[in-house]
Amino acid sequence: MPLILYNTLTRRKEPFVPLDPDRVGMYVCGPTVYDRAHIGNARPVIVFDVLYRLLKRLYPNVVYVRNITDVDDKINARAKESGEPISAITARTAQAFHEDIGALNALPPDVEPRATAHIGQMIVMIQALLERGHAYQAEGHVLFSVPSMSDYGMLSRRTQDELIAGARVEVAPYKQHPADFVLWKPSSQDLPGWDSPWGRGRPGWHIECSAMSKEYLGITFDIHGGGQDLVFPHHENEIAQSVCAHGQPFARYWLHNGYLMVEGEKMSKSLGNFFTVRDLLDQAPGEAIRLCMLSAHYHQPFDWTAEGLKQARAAVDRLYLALRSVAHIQPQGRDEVPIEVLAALKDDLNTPLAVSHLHELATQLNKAATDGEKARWKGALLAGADVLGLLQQDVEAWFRWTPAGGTALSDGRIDDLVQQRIAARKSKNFAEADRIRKELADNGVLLEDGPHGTSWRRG
RNA sequence: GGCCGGGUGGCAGAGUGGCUAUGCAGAGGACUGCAAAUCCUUGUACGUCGGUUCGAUUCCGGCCUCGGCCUCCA
Repeated sequence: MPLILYNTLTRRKEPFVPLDPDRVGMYVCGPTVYDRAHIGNARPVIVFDVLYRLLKRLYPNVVYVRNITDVDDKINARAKESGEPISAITARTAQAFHEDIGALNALPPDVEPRATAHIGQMIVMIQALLERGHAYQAEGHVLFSVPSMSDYGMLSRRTQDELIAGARVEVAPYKQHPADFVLWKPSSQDLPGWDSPWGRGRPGWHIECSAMSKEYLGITFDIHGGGQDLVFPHHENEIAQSVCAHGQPFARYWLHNGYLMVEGEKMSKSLGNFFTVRDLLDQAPGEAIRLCMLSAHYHQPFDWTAEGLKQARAAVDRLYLALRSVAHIQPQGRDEVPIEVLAALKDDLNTPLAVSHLHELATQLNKAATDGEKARWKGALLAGADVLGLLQQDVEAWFRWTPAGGTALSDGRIDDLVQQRIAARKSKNFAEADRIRKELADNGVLLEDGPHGTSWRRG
C-alpha cells in the first residue's frame, strides 16, 4: 500500500510519489520567535513530526527543513516594548521553543535555517522577480505584482477579483493592485536592516520560506506543510514568488493541519484560553499532550479540552501499564512497525486509527500467556509507538512524573511507605497496610500489588 | 458576501454500501486479604427530509445546524 496524502493543491487524497526516492524533501513553516510556543504552534510540529518519522521508515534519505523566523515586525515590536535586544529575544525564544517541543518528542529537523542568515538568497530571488517583471519598486518597497501571475490563487482557490473584494484592510497607496504584497521594505535606523539594491531594509514575511526552501531542497521539492491558516496568504504567496522567480514548479504536495480550538472556542488571548506548551507541560507529561494531539485526524479541527488531556493521559497510562507488566521481557521485532499501524499512517496520517491499533497491541500484550508471545507483542507495541513518537521514555519514569510546583511526596518517601506496608502485609496487619495505602492515595499515589511485588504510580 | 471543514453511542474519536472501531466512563463476572491493574461478558450510535439500491450511518440532492478563514496568526 502506497503512502496517501491529502494535497491541498488538488483537494484530494493522492498517492505520494517522490521526485527522487533517494532524497525526499519536506519543508514546514516554523515559528516566529517572539513569544513562547502555544498549543496551536505545537499541532503542526507534532503532526509533521509523525510524517517525518513515517517518511524515514519509507525512504532512505529524508531532508526535513523547518525554519526559524527571526526577523519580523512582531519581534521588533516586542523589543521596543521590553527594551530587550532583538538578538536576545530571538535566541531565548528559539531555545525555549526547542525545549518545549523536545518535551513533546518532536525530532529535530535536518536543517533549521534562520531567516537572518539567508538575506542574501532572498535578495537574489527578489532581483529575479524584478527582472522577470513580476515585481516593482515603489516608495522604497519592492512589491510582488499579483496580476503578473495568471494562476495566482491556485492553492487557496481565490480569484483576483475576490481578493480585491475581500480586502478589508486599508490598501497601501503604493500598491498597484490591492493584493500585491511586500517582498522588501525599508528600515529606519532603529529597525533591523540589511543593505540591498533598494537601500537598507528588511524582507517581507513570505520571501524567507521561498528562499530557504530553495537553498536546502531545491526549486521543486516534495512536501510543504503548515497550519491551515497559512494557506492564504502565506503559502499562496510563497508559490507566487518561487514559481515566478524560477519558472518551475514549487512544492508538489501541500499539507495543512486543521485549526486548534480550546474548550469549543477559538483560542485567543482575549478569551483567556491561551495556553503555552510550557503551561501544559507543567500540568501533564509531554507524551500525554502528544497523544492528545494525535487522537484526532490532523486535517480536522482540534478541540483542546482539559477532559481530552485527562483521557489522553489515561490512554498513555494504559500503554505503559502493559509495558510495566513485561518489564523483564526482552522485546522481539523491535524495529518492525506492525502492518496495521503502518497502514493507518500511510492512509493520510490516520493517527487516531494508528493509536487504536496501539491499544489493541497493548491488549494482546496483556493477554499474552507465554514469554515468547509477550516478547513479540512488546516489540510490536514499541515499534508501533516509535513511528508515532510515543512510549519513548522509561516506564518507571513515566509513572513517577509529577506536576511542576506540586507538593508531591518524594520518590524516596513513597518507597519507604511501600516498604512499611509490605512488612505490615507480611505480618497480616491489613489495617496498617490499608492505612498506608490510604495515606498514599490521599497524596495521589496508587499502589498495585502484583506477583512481582508492589509497584506504585502517581495518578 | 466568498472559501473551507464538520454534525457518529454518556464523552473523545475512526471507519464502512450489508459483518465488533478504539480509549475513557457505566453494568455484571473472574482474579485480589481489600484494592488497583488485567482478563471475560455487556448496554447505548451514525442531524433532517428525499433519491439511488435487494440493502445507506456510508453514495447523490435539498434542508437544518455548528465551527473556522478571507493579506497579525500554526
